[in-house]
Amino acid sequence: MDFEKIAQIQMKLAKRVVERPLDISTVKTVGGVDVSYKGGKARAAFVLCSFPECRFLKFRIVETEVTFPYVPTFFFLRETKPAIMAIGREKPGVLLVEGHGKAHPRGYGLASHIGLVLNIPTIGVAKKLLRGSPPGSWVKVGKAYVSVGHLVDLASAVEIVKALSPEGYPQPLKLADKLSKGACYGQNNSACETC
DNA sequence: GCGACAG
DNA sequence: ATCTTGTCGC
Repeated sequence: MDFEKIAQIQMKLAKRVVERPLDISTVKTVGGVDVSYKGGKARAAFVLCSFPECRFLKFRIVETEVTFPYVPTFFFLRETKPAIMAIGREKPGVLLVEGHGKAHPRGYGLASHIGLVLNIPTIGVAKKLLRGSPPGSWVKVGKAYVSVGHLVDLASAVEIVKALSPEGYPQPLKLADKLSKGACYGQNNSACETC
């Protein structure tokens, strides 16, 4: 795999990322996507919730063959496909992605890529900072490092994540994480009642 | 070669 | 992320 080449592509695509305010009052739904691994299989979970109430609306789980190893700063190569398959044709007002957006050495992480590919507002949310992230490209909200994915600006992203993090981490991602790891999601599962 | 950084 | 018990630290 030619990482040099891919790095150049990331830098090129980063220029296409649109950073602008997102009018929160127009956001009616928020999505969250996360991926877990088990025995060579990637299991992606997408959840859709109302905004700002954060009521659980629906979810989708998909399993795919792992096609790429985890390589820091090239994370999007590994999770883009399973994540997009789980999202399906859903068009949330804004999508939270488990991984960085502009808080990336080349300003182009998984969150930015998914936003660009689907042409929807995305926000990068991660638990750890990536070495080499541009100063000022992120803001810590609770335990999460928030950055611009696509079609939002940092202030809007922070406002949205704050509204969804009563426990230090955005609820939609907590739920997507549980579901991707195989949590029971039967009809009376409390985890699905609300985000 | 070592270091080590989203998940 | 995932493998996994108890243990050190704030």
